[in-house]
Amino acid sequence: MRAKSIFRLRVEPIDLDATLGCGQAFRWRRDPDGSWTGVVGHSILRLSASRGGLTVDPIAASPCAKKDLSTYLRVSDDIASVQRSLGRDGVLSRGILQVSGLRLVKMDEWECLISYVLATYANIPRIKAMIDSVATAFGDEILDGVHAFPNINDLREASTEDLNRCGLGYRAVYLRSICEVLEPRGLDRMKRLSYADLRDELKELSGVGDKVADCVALFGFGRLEAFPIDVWMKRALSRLYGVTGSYAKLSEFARLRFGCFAGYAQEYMFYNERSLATAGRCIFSEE
DNA sequence: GCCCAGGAGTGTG
DNA sequence: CACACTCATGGG
Repeated sequence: MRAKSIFRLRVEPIDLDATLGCGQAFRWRRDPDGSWTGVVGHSILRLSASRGGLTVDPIAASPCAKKDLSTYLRVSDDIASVQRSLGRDGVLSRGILQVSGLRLVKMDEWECLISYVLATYANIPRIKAMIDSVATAFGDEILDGVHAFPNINDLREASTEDLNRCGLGYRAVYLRSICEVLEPRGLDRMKRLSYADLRDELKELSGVGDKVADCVALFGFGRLEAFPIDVWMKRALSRLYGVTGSYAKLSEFARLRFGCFAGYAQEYMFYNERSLATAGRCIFSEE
């Protein structure tokens, strides 16, 4: 830990409410003043919007906090280029301009894998609770009861009783199996794989099916062509494009329609679908 | 109490 | 390939 000093991060455009509150990342909370506090690596960071980027208050910062956050928020993504590409789609074209500050996040691969295995068949508040519970039980304490996400060895050593206290339900078995089967450098090795091979290898892990594999490919490995399809996305695809069917069919549709930035298209649509459900707002036109 | 959840695994037709 | 069923549990 270094001395705490506020720093700035140049990133534009960015909308913290959309990016951190849309349900792609689970370790953030919105403060009453509109700033967001969360855990990235071994840092606790409080982010607030300021001209040209963010002001970051490192409540507890590891030496590489700024670099970690830059990676996490995908600062080097050319959002204008993404929007130009996706904007050719008649359905997305107007809506995406209204949430141009919605950025994909790039999580640690391991944290992403476990987070999305825990996320199966649970709502977002519960997912956050499960992840907090696992971090508190098994991760390094950073400061004042806030813990880093546990690494594979932390979870391997977890006792059954401690794990059962985390309220994971049947997901605990998946978590156990993954710790047992995955080689220590297994995820590092997967970084070199093509998207198709990455998906196939991830799906060999128990608790990882089509959807979780795509989430890990997108939010963990940064494969922007991945297009995770959950119940919200099925609804969105049905309503906006009139397409229904199996995962393979919807996936093929998305790949052809959105191409190499399908992941961003997915996040815009996911954001829209949930804000539609919670606030009754639809920012996309229907064909 | 009821409904549903950023599904996966397994079995069957 | 598609579908049906089960799985354990808590937030809204």
